[in-house]
Amino acid sequence: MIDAIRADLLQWFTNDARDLPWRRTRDPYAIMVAEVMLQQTQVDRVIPKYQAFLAAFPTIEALAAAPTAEVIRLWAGLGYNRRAVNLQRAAQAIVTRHGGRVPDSVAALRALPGIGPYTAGAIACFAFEQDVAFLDTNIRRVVRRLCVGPDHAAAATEAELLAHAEALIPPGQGWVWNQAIMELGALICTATNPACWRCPLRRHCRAYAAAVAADTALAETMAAPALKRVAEPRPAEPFVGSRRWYRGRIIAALRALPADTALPLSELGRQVRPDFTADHAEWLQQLVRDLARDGLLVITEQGVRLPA
DNA sequence: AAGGCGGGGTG
DNA sequence: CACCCAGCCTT
Repeated sequence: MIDAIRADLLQWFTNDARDLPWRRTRDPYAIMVAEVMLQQTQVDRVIPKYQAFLAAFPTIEALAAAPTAEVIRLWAGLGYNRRAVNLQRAAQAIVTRHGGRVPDSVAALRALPGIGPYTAGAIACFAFEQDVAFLDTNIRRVVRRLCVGPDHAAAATEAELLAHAEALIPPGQGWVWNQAIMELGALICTATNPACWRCPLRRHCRAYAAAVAADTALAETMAAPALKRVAEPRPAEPFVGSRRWYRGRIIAALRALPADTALPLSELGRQVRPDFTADHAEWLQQLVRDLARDGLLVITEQGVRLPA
């Protein structure tokens, strides 16, 4: 039973997997860069940034020693800029505390800044080929549908899903298995409109069986109920004009500056919002203070700039 | 347990 | 417009 699941998925992966750059290496540093970039960011957007980043910082020592401003510049377009700062801090911690070798234990990885449960497991598996289970949005969704049931009926805890994920791993093949199950979630078992008709695990899948039994449209049973939350939906804030949006604009303005050039706050204010007046000074100060606390900029006499 | 954190692509 | 995306950290 479980052997058939494993065989069917691995067969599919062999035939249909995408050729992604981080699947062609076991360099732990490169894997770490890829996995951090892939946090909440789609594969297609990461690929070019990953290549450029490794070209600029080919080794963990190079990243650790680089000006933080350069790291933040190379991060442009990826979003969640704190990841860039944390990635460099992780590299520095590895150089100073682990002799420049990316640790291979989940616990040691987990202690690094910006490395959470998913990323620690992914590095242990994809760089060091350990049979460790972890959940990302893809694996979580596939495991839930496969082992638990349709999205609307899935009252499974994180620990239960993790146990399922672990039980599925073919011993000695954790690397390819975790790649394969993530790939299935990305290409077939998608959040909305899963392509069950071409899913290699269709005949093993609880959610699929439930859909067939109910004789309903697959996409309807699988995904639609999950979208209609029982909870009251938060008032959707427009992204443009939000605090997050202005933070991004500030960092973008500083990225465009020549190295070691500081931007006076008044000038920064005019660049990030056309209607900037003295009344906005307090608001801008607060944003800048918070960005400084995140390590994304420094405040000087002359104004603000990216960290050296 | 909940919110904040970018930005771009898609239906 | 809404939702989604190889999550993590702080409160």
